[in-house]
Amino acid sequence: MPYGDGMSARARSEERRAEIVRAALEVIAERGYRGASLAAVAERVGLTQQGLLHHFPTKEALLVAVLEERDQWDAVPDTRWRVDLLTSLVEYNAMRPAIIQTFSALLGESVTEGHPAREYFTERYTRVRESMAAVLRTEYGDRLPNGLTPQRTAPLLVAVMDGLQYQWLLDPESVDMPGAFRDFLRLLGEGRD
Amino acid sequence: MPYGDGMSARARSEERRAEIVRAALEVIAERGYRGASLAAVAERVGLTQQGLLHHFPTKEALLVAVLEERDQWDAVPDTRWRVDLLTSLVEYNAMRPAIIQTFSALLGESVTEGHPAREYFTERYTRVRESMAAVLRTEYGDRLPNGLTPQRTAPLLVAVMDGLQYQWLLDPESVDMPGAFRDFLRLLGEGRD
DNA sequence: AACGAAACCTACCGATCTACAGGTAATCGA
DNA sequence: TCGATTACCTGTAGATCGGTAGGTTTCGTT
Repeated sequence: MPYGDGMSARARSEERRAEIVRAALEVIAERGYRGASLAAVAERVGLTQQGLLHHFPTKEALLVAVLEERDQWDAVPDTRWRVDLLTSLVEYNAMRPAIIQTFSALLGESVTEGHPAREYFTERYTRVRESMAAVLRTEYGDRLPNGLTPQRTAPLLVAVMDGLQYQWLLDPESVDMPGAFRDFLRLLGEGRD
Repeated sequence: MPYGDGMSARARSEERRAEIVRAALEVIAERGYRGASLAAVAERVGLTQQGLLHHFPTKEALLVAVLEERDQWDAVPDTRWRVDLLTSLVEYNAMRPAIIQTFSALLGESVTEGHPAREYFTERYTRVRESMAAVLRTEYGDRLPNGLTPQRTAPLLVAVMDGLQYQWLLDPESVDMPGAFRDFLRLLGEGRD
């Protein structure tokens, strides 16, 4: 029998990598990417820093795995999304501050020169804006207030989601993130039939 | 005659400090606060790292000076602001990517644990939200679309400004920051008389 | 002209960081 | 059962970091 459990070697290895990625998410939330040391991540899964490097050859490789995890995470339906599902997403996010903090910290860092997540976020935003435009079109057609088009509204929708996250992370008591987001959506729904 | 110029010792010292703060703004924009080394800032003003520490005893003291500079910067009128002045501000910002990048990077880092700018941003947002609520009330009274109050709209306004900055910094070609901001304001102006 | 302070500098310390090299024990496939 | 692979470990290199100690030059003041 392999090890004490019923896992194959390959499955165990992937399990280990997933553990490490989870730990990395936590540490990045706490200290950012630049502030996250491999040693801190390793310690959290009971490894030495060099042991961790066996699974991810460089720090950047670990970051890539973290970003891929996120891609997989919100690669949900896409166009099939509805606006009320966005509300649910924001409500769900409000219950998971650690994840939000990780990617808010990464987004902030990513605008600096040569940051390894910069390209990721740039492309992600392009994708998300298109996706949101599709959602808006599905929900409201082209009848948005003030002659706004879904194309032009999408950046606003994304900006509201991100911007609210920072305010909420810094002061959750003072900012009702889901409530504010619903307010914004109601603003869009005004000119509807 | 003191030195080659007509400055007093005190004025020269303040001039030097201002130089250093300017350099720090640049370096933080490029590498974030954690990634900004004192040596890099010092080099930019022709000092050694230890020479810089003569003017600012610790790295954190330098950061405080950077944040104070910003406070002074946007401690403009306040309630006297009008919505169209906000548009001008966004247009002005669109011409100064370095400054925006500095504070977007700092904001991102500030959500991490124990970051020296965390308290600053938390308090700043409280202040700015109140300020924006006052502006909205002055401009639109309480007649905002969908029964929204200025109090509840202010976080959205701030979120839009911040969120657009990230999208714009990452991909200025694809995001018309001032245009999008005007779109948002038009959304608010809809239910007006 | 003498004194004191400001504005630097060189030298250095201890900590921390990513990464490489190489060893070892456990495990798996043939 | 044996050879290879996996999953670690210790040791260490090489760089960089913020900060301290202490000297020296430059300058304003008296």
